[in-house]
Amino acid sequence: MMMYHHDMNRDQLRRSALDQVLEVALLLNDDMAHSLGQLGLTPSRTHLLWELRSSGPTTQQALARAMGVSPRNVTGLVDGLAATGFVSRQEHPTDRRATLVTFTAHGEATVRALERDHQHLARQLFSGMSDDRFECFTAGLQEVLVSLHRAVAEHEQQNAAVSKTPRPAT
Amino acid sequence: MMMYHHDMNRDQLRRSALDQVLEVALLLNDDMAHSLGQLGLTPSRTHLLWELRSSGPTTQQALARAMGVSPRNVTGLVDGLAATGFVSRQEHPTDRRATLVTFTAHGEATVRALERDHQHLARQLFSGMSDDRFECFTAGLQEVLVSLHRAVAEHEQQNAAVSKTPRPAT
DNA sequence: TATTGTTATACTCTATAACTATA
DNA sequence: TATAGTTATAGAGTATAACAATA
Repeated sequence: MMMYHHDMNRDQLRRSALDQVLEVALLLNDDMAHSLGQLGLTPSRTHLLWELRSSGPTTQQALARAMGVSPRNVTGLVDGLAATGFVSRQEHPTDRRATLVTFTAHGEATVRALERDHQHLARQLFSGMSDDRFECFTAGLQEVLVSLHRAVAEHEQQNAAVSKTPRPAT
Repeated sequence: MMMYHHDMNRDQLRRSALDQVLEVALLLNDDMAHSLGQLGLTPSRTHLLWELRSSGPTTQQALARAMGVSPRNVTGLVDGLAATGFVSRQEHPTDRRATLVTFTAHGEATVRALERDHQHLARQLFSGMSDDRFECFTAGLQEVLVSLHRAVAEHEQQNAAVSKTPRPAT
């Protein structure tokens, strides 16, 4: 993989852009975790609530698939959310093995609060930006998203191919 | 807080921009966690290695402060990193209470691999972008970073003020 | 036989509080 | 008396495997 001299500066700029993206991700995570804490929620439990908001009452299996997480993990998350009054387990009308996870009134009110927080944060981040800048920023973001999806797909290919490579010092 | 009609569309655009940022953060997290796993590392342990790379051999107290994490937590992270051969505990030359966390040869080689991975990811994300787009994207990113820092600061103020507000349904 | 959810077990990350050894 | 690090304890998130009830 050849590299020309004038690419050195570009690489530096790219690394520092990646660092900025990572800093945004970190700050956003911390800030959201903090806001959620004030609602009595954690990021993972909120993820489940957010899925439930899209899907309506659902089985735990479906939640596990949608969240990309093990069924065992969903059991724990629902346990916590039920204990703190955000959701409840209902009988499935036709399958007696399954449970339907459903919002309580408090859960629904909380989801509306999450939506308000989301809107508020979006304004905090972007309302100071000029229209031109905002447009170009989101266009760049879209490109990054596409590249990222491609990078993830490549990694998954490598995984399948190199799954018997010796792991270092476990 | 009044809102004019034409602001509705802007708010939608802002929410969806925030969603894009959050998706980037999520994908980046997953992708990096996966790459780190192949090196025998976790994100938290890597954070410690990255601090150590900047600081050189350091006490656990200093690491705890730099990472914004409890000293107890650093004990566990160093335990794990030492057990897997990335760092070792050395006697502090003048303070017999303290230990100096230092890289092993394997740890140093791993940090160099991390640097290569970082560069590779930066290229994957940004090398397909036009110069104009890249410049404007990073400028927008910088603005977002400033807004985020301000938002976090505001939250921390509120915390100090409203620390005795009743928490909902713990 | 296959699926749904739980129990059993284990590991990582995180925190606070109590304790030991040293300053 | 204060600091550095550990042990004790606890809770969240994650996983796999075994198991019970049901399809």
